[in-house]
Amino acid sequence: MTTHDERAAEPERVRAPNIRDVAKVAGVSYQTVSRVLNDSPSIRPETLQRVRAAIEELGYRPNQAARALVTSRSRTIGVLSAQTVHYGPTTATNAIETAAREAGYRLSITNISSTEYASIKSAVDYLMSQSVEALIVIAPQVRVFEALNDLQVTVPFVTLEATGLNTSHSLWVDQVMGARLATRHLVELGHTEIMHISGPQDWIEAEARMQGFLRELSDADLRTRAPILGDWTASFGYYAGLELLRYRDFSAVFVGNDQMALGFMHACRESGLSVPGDISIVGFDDIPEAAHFAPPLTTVRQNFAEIGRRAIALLLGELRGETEMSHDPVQPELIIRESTARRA
Amino acid sequence: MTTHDERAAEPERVRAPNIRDVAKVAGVSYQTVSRVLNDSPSIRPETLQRVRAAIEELGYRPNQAARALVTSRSRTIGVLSAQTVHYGPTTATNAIETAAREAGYRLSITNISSTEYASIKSAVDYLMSQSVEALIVIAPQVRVFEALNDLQVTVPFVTLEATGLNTSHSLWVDQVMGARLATRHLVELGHTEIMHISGPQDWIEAEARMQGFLRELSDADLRTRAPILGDWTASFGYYAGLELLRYRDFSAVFVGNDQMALGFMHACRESGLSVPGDISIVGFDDIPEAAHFAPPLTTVRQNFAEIGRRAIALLLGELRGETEMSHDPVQPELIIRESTARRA
DNA sequence: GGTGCGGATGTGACCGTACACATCGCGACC
DNA sequence: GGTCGCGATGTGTACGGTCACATCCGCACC
Repeated sequence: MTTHDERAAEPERVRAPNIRDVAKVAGVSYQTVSRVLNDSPSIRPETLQRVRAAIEELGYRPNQAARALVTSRSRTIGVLSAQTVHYGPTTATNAIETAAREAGYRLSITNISSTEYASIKSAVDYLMSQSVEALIVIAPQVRVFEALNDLQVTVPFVTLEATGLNTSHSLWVDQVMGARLATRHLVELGHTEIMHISGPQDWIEAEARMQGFLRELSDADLRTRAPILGDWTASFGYYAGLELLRYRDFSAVFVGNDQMALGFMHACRESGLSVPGDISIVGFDDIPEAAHFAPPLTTVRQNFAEIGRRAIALLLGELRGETEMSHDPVQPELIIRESTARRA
Repeated sequence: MTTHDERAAEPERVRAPNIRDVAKVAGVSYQTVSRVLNDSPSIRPETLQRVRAAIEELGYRPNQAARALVTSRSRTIGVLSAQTVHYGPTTATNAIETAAREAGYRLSITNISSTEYASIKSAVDYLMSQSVEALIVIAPQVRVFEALNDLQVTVPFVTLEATGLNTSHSLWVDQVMGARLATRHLVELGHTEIMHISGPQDWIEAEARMQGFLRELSDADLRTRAPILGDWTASFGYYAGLELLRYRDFSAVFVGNDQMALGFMHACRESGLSVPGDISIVGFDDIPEAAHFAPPLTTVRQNFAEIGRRAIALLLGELRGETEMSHDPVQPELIIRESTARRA
């Protein structure tokens, strides 16, 4: 009782207007306002007008929490990401954000701090406690996928990488094909001794690229050699390069991503070797800077933005109960620049 | 009435357990469960135990929407970002996410699609409709700040860049100082004709770096020349370089970021010029790749992660009603590598 | 002119939680 | 030994929407 009186007497706490306030101003019931908010078809144009005016006048915004509570629809999509500044994930995330927002969804992004099971579980728990309606997994480590299988995620989800574990939920660039394109390019240039510097062993994409590399070599009846496992950084490419070039029993390298390729080129320079004169190099990703490396890098382009958009489209379809959409892999593209040449 | 019976009769719709379900299982009142959830001090250890067990048994998760509704605290911090893949914003965002999550806050990130007023307004509207408790603005364009001033944001906010408009809300790396360090380095190497390739005119950081550049030159009594306005991309650096090097009436360049510096180096190579033999180059940001450019780039390092962490600390302090924290700018650091040399 | 129907609008209940307040039991104190 | 105080717990209510259902009205129909 007193509560109401106090509020009327001293309106110090400026409560945000609610649906009933709007209704009062518009001279209709709150239900009518609700109908306006939800684009109900059966509203008299004049009433619609009045309600809209009242909303405008009061600066009313529907309270998302209240709406989520009653509908049990959070209109939120969770994104499980690795804490990286890699070009691919970042680009994909941007595309996801835009596509989600346009569809009236918001994103709840969380980064995993490590690939420990506990860390992944806590990230998924966190997202589930936000009652996300769907999940997008960008963190591309194998262990994340294993954890996901264990955790029995109850909402629709997609991963932006393919694994054997869960192909039905995967949306992916055909990494194997990309790696084969890169390798084939080197083979066609006459190289027979080809090294591969891969990403970390537990990264799905690293594994797929390695597979593509090995298969292509095998198809060409060339000697395969154990790939070097790197960490995606330019520094690793550099130090690995310094080491490998001491022997130089190869004339070409397929490097798992563009950053490591950059580091490798750096090592070539320091070792007094010319690219592509002495060593041909192919990267992967086609980051915007790759065209300006010394020399400009031959690499495999992935359309990350497309993947991001598809992820949202897929999930929204599933949320609407539509039939499965196609999961065709996105095709990568070989971009030939100046870091590769015919074997001397 | 029937509602309850129906639910008991056919439990087809698996309603998530709520606080009363937990209470029933634990044999306490729902309020006691609520106390457990909120770490109330006055709970008998044995009761606590029972409630915890019940929560575990049912797999209960508190409903954030209901909590937000009743407390009118969304525990969400809005992030207004530009749609970029730049190293700095990405790194800062990651740090923000981690710091926010550790403090029990989640993030709502939205990208602006352009710097048009309408676009910014709609982004802010979007975030406000999520009832964010605070706002972090990463989008570093001047127009964003102007829009922010107009929009009268009612929640605490910080910007990760400094402007004349709103220094009280700014948290920033001292860009002017960074630019002065870079320029001074070139001056000390004996260069007298120094170019500057800047970022887009409407970017705050571009403007600040330009100011630092001009002031330092002026302090050294050197001729200042009109900076070139770029777009941060390696490609721009490349084409601008090709153009500028046709005249080559300068011996050093201070480039507004590392990507453009990379492109500029590319142009030097193509023009048959040696770096640093003919041209000295200083970049800005110290992206991880900069150490592996050809040659390794002298640049100015910014601690983006630190900025991100500080942003959250600042906002949380403000939300708790603490007194203003210090807004000391973060100091940048000059990293000298091999792209700069004494003037020939 | 009564009936049926459908469009437009209003009423009650409920979603799951936290806050304010009430209650209960028990030891300490004078 | 009665009262006070406090720790532990329970009860009512509000938050701001949406859904199911009820109501009202005007019109076409036989």
